[in-house]
Amino acid sequence: MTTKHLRQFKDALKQDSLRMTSQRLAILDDVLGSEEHRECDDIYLSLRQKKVPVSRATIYRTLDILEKAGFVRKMDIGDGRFRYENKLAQTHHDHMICLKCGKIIEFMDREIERRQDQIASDNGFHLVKHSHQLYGLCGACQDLPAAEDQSAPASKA
Amino acid sequence: MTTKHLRQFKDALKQDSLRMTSQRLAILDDVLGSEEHRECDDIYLSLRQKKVPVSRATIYRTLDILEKAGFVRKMDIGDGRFRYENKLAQTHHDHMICLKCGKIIEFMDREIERRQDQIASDNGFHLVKHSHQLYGLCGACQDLPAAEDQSAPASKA
DNA sequence: ATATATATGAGAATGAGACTCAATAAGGAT
DNA sequence: ATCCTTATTGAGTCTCATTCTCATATATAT
Ligand SMILES: [Mn+2]
Ligand SMILES: [Mn+2]
Ligand SMILES: [Zn+2]
Ligand SMILES: [Zn+2]
Repeated sequence: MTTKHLRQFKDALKQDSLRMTSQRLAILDDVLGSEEHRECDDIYLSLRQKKVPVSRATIYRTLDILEKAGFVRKMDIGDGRFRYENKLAQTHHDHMICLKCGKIIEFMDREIERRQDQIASDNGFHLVKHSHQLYGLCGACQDLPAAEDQSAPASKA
Repeated sequence: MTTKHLRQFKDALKQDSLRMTSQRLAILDDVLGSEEHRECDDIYLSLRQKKVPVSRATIYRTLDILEKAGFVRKMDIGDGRFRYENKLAQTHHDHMICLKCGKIIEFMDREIERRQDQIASDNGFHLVKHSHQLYGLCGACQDLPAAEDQSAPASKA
């Protein structure tokens, strides 16, 4: 985590009369140190391993703050648990998810983005965000005859 | 509900050694009689009003059957409750949802659909389905100064 | 250092949806 | 029409991610 990001976080907190705490700092640091799509418990376990005393409630609360401040992106891949990803490390993209092994491939298509804006505009909507996921079977999982899963599959649409 | 749809349902049931019951028939009829995006409880209340004795468990179970048989589409608009829509009445489309009043506008863009296929293909994925929602403020809700909600807003991405 | 508002965490609450299992009902066979 | 096997139903229980409660702890302004 850079000094710039720290300053940015402190400013965001002050903006809302929120206080800097060791937990919030540790959560920000942990989140910025990963490029994965992690759920609350991934972050919780990572912090505990680092001997950071923190509760799930605080992680959820802090992730909300980080989302509002633009540090993380909260995403619903349809399996009932939210995933959070470092938003500073990457530009905007959407996700393609393997229904069998959970593998995630990121994609970005300027034309799709453009058309989303157009559709909103055509309908008088002020677009705030979008959620776009492609679900299927990755190359590896297509080959397996009728084999076992490796990870948490996404089951909902 | 047409005789054709009834036949289609009976066939689908027989295919899986499932039986026709008054509840299943009532649920199919109710679902085919609406073009809205309804959650389990909407259907539950609609059926109770018609004096159909049915439980939520049966509605969930039957909607799963109807989804597999292609009668309904199950969709996750990100607020924690699934919506179900009559799939026979419409061709494929995706949804734009007002974050304030819950209004849903349907859209379909051939180019977006085409590009989704291309992205999957480029990455060796066998595409099974996609989930694509645009979130924002509808025209009416943009005008309201800072007013009250009307319906259940979608809060998650 | 004090005052005061905010933050934390343990545990309880929430809520959609899935599951259990005893009682009920379909429907093929006769 | 009746039997018999197997599927279905529903009341209630359970799950599990996330949110809430509230007493205690801590950050920050002065
Ligand atoms: Mn990503
Ligand atoms: Mn629709
Ligand atoms: Zn896979
Ligand atoms: Zn609206």
